[in-house]
Amino acid sequence: MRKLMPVYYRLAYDIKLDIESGKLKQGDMIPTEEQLGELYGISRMTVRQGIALLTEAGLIETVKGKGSFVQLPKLNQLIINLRNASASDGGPFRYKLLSVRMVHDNSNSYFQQLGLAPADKVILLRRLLYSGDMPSAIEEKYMRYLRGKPLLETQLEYADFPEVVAKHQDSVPVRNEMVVSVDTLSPEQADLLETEPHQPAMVIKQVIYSKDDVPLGISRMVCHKDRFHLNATSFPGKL
Amino acid sequence: MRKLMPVYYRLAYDIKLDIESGKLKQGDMIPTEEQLGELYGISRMTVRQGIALLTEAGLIETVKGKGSFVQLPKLNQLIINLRNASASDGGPFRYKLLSVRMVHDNSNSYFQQLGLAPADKVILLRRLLYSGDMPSAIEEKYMRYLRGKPLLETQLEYADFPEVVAKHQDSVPVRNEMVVSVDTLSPEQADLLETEPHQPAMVIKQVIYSKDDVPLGISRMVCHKDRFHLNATSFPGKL
DNA sequence: TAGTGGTCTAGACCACACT
DNA sequence: GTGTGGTCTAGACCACTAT
Repeated sequence: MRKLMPVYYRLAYDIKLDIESGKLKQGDMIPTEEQLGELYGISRMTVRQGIALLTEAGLIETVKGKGSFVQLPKLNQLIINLRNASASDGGPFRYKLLSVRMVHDNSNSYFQQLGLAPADKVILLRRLLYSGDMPSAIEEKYMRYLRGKPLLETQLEYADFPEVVAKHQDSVPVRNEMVVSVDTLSPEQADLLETEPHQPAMVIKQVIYSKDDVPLGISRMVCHKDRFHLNATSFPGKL
Repeated sequence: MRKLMPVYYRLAYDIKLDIESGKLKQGDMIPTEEQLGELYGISRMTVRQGIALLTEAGLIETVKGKGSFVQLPKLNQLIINLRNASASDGGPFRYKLLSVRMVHDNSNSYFQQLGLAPADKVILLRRLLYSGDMPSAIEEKYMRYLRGKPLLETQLEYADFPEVVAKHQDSVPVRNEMVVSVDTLSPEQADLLETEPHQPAMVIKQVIYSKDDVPLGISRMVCHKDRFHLNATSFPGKL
């Protein structure tokens, strides 16, 4: 192994290998910080830096007054990266802006979810996502309308949802909640996706909140069954 | 604010508030470690502990030789927690074991994905997930068969997929990859889910790997359109 | 050359868990 | 009480960035 690694990193890596090889099993206690310090000839603060890496990676759990214990990686926690959202062929998407318009229909369900007063207005932004020549998904974004916060064409066409919200809203977006479900295509949706009505479709809804839990924007994507899928993976860990 | 917090935590929290209130904007440099040390009357190592919290939370990015800079939370990275996989009514699932059997049909696509020799055997485990009185999803798990690693009834019925794999395989499972797609129900699947054939369904496929990238197990869930959805949220952060 | 973060030391005192 | 991890100090030297 390369000698350029800091000592604490090396320590963490060694223990990681012991866990992955099965030498250290789930629930086993790793040596105490003092013991590890002697073993590697380093001070306790440096040992703790290594321990921190393992804790971050989810490979150990430390309990005050008791010790640090091996836990297997949490394979039930998966990360979705929407930035490289995945066409079925793996390629990137092209975007086509369909429309940008103002809405003030307070019977609209998104209008209500954004918690707006009847006088308020909502911006509705619609895009089509292409993979190759075929349309893969319809994307609709709803945001509170703010005066003096123009939306640039380039943002409309290329930016992703959290970025558009960050640029257009005063409050800082701090949380995104997503729900994935399944539905069938309406005739209009099927038309846009160049397919038949009543086909199955994946529906991805996102709501972005400020620190005060005020919903700043809502996004809804309707995805063609054969041209879109979601990928997720468990934590990679930096060791 | 409570006085029980360690100083480094307080420091990180203060900066977090500045970011969320907009006082510190994306790209801004936060004070240097030395400055923060003087400001709080603490040593540099303690400052660095606070900085580490902010880095973990994804609120800042530190660059050697330059400084630490504010970045807004990555709202495109979402975490799915499959453990509390979500019935549409939000409630927990009950499980019903359908069958456990040995397969050695090497034309089976899962058999091939597990990278097995023709002589090898595969365990196929099928469960039904209920929310309330209605079946929500069909779950099929494929694993390499290992002699001398019995599967306990309780595991079969209650454990989730990564746990079953961890218990039954010799290698330590270290990675889980998931793909979510959409399909229609076969007549048999519709029968099990007590609904009509050709209905849309969400399909969740998981593959669990060892450290050598050997696939240890494959899981495929076919979920009823109205009785199942996936939830995900951006990183909560521990501040 | 000056300023910044990255690594590391050799201590200290505290809070918590066990017995 | 002993053993453990949690917090914190007051330094040191290094590597990288900028000017």
